Amino acid sequence: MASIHDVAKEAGVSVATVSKVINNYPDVSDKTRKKVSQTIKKLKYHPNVAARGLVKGRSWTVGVFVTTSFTNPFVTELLEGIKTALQNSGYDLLHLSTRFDDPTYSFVEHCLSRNVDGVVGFGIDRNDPHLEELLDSDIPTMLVDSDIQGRRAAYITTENKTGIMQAVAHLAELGHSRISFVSGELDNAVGQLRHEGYVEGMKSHKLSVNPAYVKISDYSMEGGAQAMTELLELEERPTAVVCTSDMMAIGAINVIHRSGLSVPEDISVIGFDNTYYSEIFSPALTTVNQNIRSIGSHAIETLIAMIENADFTPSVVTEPSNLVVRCTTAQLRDKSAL
Amino acid sequence: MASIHDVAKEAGVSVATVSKVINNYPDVSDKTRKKVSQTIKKLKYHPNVAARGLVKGRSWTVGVFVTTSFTNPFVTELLEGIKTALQNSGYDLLHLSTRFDDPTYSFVEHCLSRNVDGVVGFGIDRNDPHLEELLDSDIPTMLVDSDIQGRRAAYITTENKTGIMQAVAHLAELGHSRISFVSGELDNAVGQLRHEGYVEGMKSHKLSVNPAYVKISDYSMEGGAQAMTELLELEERPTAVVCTSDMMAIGAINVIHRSGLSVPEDISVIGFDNTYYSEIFSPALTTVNQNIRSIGSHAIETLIAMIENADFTPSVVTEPSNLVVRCTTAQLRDKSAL
DNA sequence: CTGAAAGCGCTTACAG
DNA sequence: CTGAAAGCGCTTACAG
Repeated sequence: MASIHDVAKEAGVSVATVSKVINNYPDVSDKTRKKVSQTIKKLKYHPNVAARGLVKGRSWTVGVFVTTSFTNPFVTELLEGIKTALQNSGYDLLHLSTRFDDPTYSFVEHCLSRNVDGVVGFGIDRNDPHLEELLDSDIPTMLVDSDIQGRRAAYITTENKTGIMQAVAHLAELGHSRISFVSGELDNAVGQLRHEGYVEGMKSHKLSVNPAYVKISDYSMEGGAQAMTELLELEERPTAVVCTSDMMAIGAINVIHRSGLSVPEDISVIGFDNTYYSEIFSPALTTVNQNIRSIGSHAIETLIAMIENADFTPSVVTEPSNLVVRCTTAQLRDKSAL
Repeated sequence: MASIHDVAKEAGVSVATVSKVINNYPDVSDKTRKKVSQTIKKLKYHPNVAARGLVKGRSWTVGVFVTTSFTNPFVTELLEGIKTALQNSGYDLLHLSTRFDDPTYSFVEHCLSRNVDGVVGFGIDRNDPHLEELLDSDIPTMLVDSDIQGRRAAYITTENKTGIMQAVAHLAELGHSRISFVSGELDNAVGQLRHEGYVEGMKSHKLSVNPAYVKISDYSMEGGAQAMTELLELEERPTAVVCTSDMMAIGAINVIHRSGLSVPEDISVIGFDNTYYSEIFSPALTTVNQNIRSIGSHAIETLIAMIENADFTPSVVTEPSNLVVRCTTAQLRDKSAL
């Protein structure tokens, strides 16, 4: 690779001048600028980003730490949004590899030694010590779905509460009263808000919350299957289930089908996320849509704004959610049929 | 961030000595080594990778260029394999963002200015000018599914031909003779080999290839749906379809169902890839399994070997494939029923 | 408008 | 065993 020196020599100017034309400084004569530009083209010169970063203290890089599987559809959609926003931004996405062989491994130190300009995080437990360290580090950070803010950190999330309320309302309008809530952990903002949405939704339709109908599991298919298995063992099983992820809903539906019951005839099921799977799955899922790609894009846009303006303190952004009715919910059947 | 100078001053040694202990050089006395190590811990010092890279001419970074959507299940599984192999390797994955606003954008120049140590590529058209440039650049490159080699480039793929042959054999054994082949483009190695597998598979079962049964489309659900629509319009429609991706198979099945026919009763369908979708989809897909994650991991391992040994010329690796029989294939029905 | 020089945080011969 | 110095490829005051 040609270096700035090669260009300078070839063009008969100093490296300082070359640097100025690269960076579009105004104090260069048109003639020199033209000469240098031509030489750059001729030599196929491209600035070494690491060298530039070394002096500027930057890397034009955004760090991300994918702790879950890439096959997780939420992650996948989020990355797609991130990718889109990164396009033309001048930043590249650095996917930081964990080092499990090192017990002292620190995500933040990794970011620091890589000199990333910002970090986008998701799926991080709010008690994760890495998170606290990150917040302390003053590296600009955008969190997805974690209700945590810092001097240089903000977050973005979905209207979780109203999303679930819409789901409950839909079921109530279909005549259901024995509505179950199958959720991921409740010890974080997302879990809490969705649970609140469930409780309030039930209340506003004068429906009572049966504690046996609230099942906490994890967001996977297996989690949904496990919860559903337990629900089916109940004396009086629910006629409708609100799940907090599409994968959980799919897991639940599989269990229902395997038990000889059908969806939505016997039990209505609602998912959450509106990932690609929810449409492909058959029956197509009724689900709460969240604009995951927008969340990803917005997170990056905000992060870049934070990076480029040290005084910028972003406010929390909440993307709207809405219910998408497809084929897994139906009118409650005649009670005698139960 | 503390720099090497801070550590040197604090420990009362020269930066050269600090560098030596960081890099585990032997010519440092135990005493100094201990002293320096302690200071490093105390100051939470971590070497700046960009600075080190500048002098070493490396970046400990592998570049990747995701041109398709992250939601593509093949890509997703591949990245998961890549991620796994990168763990503990000391390399991070740099996801290069394209710059569509710049018509002169060059992937290779992007790699060069980022100084990536190697590139893993997939889904690249063999005629893509970027690819040629990449091969010329001498940046170590591992391609997935592109049968292209270079001084510093190799590829890894699946046993495509035998995979399809197994699929055809399975259908033939079920009594099918009107077997269709729905594929992505044939102008690349993968497409060609799969097509060969189809033709040979048919021949070895004494079945004739009906040109009207060969449909070329793209690997998406829409592609499969489009091809299937055309097949259903045929006077004598096929009784079985081999698709070259799971998504195509899903698209095809949806069309079959919508037309009032059923899978596998009326038409058997086989997919390719054995992605997560194929299990979740209902009916669960009979499909040709390829070890996508292994391919991803293997690609990285080979790439790192190439990076760290300039003389290493890897041979082509072909991962085995095998048919996974699930619910979308069945015995041919009585001919009179057609 | 142009360029010499210092410096970003490292590594590496080389001298001692 | 230790360290001074040059250099990796850039940018940025600063002087002219």
